[in-house]
Amino acid sequence: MSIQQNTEQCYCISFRRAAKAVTAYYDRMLRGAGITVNQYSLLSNLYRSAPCSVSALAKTMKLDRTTLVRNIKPLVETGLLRDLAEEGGRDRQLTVSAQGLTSLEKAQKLWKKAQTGLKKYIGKNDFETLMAVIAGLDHLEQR
Amino acid sequence: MSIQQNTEQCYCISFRRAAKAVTAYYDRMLRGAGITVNQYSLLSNLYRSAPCSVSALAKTMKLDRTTLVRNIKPLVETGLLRDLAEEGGRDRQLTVSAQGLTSLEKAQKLWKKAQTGLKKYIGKNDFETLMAVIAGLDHLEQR
DNA sequence: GACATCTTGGTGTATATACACTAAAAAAGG
DNA sequence: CCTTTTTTAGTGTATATACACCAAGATGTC
Repeated sequence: MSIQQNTEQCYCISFRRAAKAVTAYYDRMLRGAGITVNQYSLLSNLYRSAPCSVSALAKTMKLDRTTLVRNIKPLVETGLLRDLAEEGGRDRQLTVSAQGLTSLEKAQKLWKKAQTGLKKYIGKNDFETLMAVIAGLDHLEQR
Repeated sequence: MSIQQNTEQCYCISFRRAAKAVTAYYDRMLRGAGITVNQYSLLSNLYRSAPCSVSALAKTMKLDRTTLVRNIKPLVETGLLRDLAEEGGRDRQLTVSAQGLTSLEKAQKLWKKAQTGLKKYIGKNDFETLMAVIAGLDHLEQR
């Protein structure tokens, strides 16, 4: 029976809301390319290391392997990704398709505008502080 | 055919990763209370405004109403929440149950440690900058 | 070469999130 | 009082995320 009512904001929820807001902003900026920022991230990461297995891409993107399995599925279905692996083999050899490349090109242009826009919105000084701090949060788990 | 390889990091993905890391940190800190930080947020928000409809709570928490419908479900099933509304009525009257209150108490103690810990980890100066900036991102959508 | 272990991919389940849509109750307008 | 509009709740579907677990191919050890 000792719940305090007047507590400060939950910083974790603030972070989640911020990520949500930034994601919505990027998704809106990328709308013309027909892909979301998450899909853009997947495509551009894959482009850099294709042909590539799911596991390898997961390491690159710091995501769980099974998360990627699900995220890749719609991209294969819509033809933006392809798997070059032979039948019967185990490792997949994922690559960006020609169609995927077209989307990626469009998206990259819009993405750059989003990057610049966000930086400008936040302001150069704060932005640098911000990015340095959130990069450091990767190691929060080890504490 | 003009994809640039050496682009900077995607700030949006950085935000998402940060939110993920902070969430994992809070969830770990709250483990002793048996609820996640998301559930803690729901419970404490509800506690402040109970009895309360789903729609009202959604406004408070700045979440989609249908998101809350799903998030509430397991909490009702495990008995942390209850619905005081009469049969046949439309508005729900959600409240934290006695069991929920126990969890909430435990969680609040641990949550405070998490809040302090995060602030300390980031450092007071940067922390204040950070929080001011991410609070301002709410209005990014309108740009 | 046979067996044990590691790697890789995938599914089941769970949480978190939101849009489109439906159902039904409540409020407003006449 | 009846009709229209608004409010409220919920489901279907979709993306994003990850843990537990399974299946099967690859590798290593003896």
